[in-house]
Amino acid sequence: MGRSSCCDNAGLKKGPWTPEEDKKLLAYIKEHDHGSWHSLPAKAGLRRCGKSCRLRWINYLRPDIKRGKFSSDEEHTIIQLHALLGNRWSAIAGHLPGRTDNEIKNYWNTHVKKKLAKAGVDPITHKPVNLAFSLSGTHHIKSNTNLDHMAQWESARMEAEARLGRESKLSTFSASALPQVLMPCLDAVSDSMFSGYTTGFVEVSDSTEIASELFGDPVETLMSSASRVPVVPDFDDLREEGSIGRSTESESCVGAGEHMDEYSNCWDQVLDQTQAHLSWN
DNA sequence: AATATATCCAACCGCACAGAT
DNA sequence: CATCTGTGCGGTTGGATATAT
Repeated sequence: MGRSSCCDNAGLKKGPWTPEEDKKLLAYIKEHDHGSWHSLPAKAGLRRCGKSCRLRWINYLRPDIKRGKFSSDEEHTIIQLHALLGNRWSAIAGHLPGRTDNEIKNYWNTHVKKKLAKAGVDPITHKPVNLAFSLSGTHHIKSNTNLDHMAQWESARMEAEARLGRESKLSTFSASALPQVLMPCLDAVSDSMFSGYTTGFVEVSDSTEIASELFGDPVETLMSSASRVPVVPDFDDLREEGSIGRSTESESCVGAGEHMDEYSNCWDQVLDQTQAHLSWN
């Protein structure tokens, strides 16, 4: 289609935000919620494009943003989730409360990559560099297959979350909606997941074992981070904040309200099964 | 003290996708 | 079905700051 950048319009400001602009944006969102980002700048009296406002809010002004250095625990989580999900920064950020995808991406590129390289681990494949070269072709392929399975599984999980969110919006909180919507997704996920394990996944390659010893268990990380930070934010909190109805997939799930515990339990069960079928250590 | 180089990170850019028309 | 619009995501850039020479 080839449309021009939204910031190309004459008169729109680019570059660093001033404290005054921040104030205007904050004040507007506090009073009206952001609504349509496209129309927000005009309403808020900002000479910025909507995209720029959205980015500023998400990465800097949002009240729940955690500032400061990443803890070793967070770093550990990032490494494991990156092994699982690759460069899907928003998905990784979903498991780290108060951290933005941009922040995690920056941290990865400036710190973690170097650390891994220094430790002799390829930051892309998460395999020890020396072993990656010495392994036979068969092992190499199996290892990649392992990661592929994990990524596929996570994709399926996220799709299920998104689907649940969409369905629950339509279901007007019907008490029976959640299991009906969710379980077919889970069945599909479980089937594809465990069929994968019985073929290639159970035979964990040497390199994967070593990487696992170095950086822990990605599935465990997913589980523990999920327990620390519910994938679905607390319904009552969001209602009080007035943030219900925003557009992110996980937040859209809040429509199911009181069924979220049940929803989380379903995922916990799947994750438990996953854990039971894996022998990472 | 002056300059060069490295590092960090906020912000921009372009693309893809979903929903609306 | 095609097109348009708004949003979100990941990759990249460039200015500010820190460190080395």
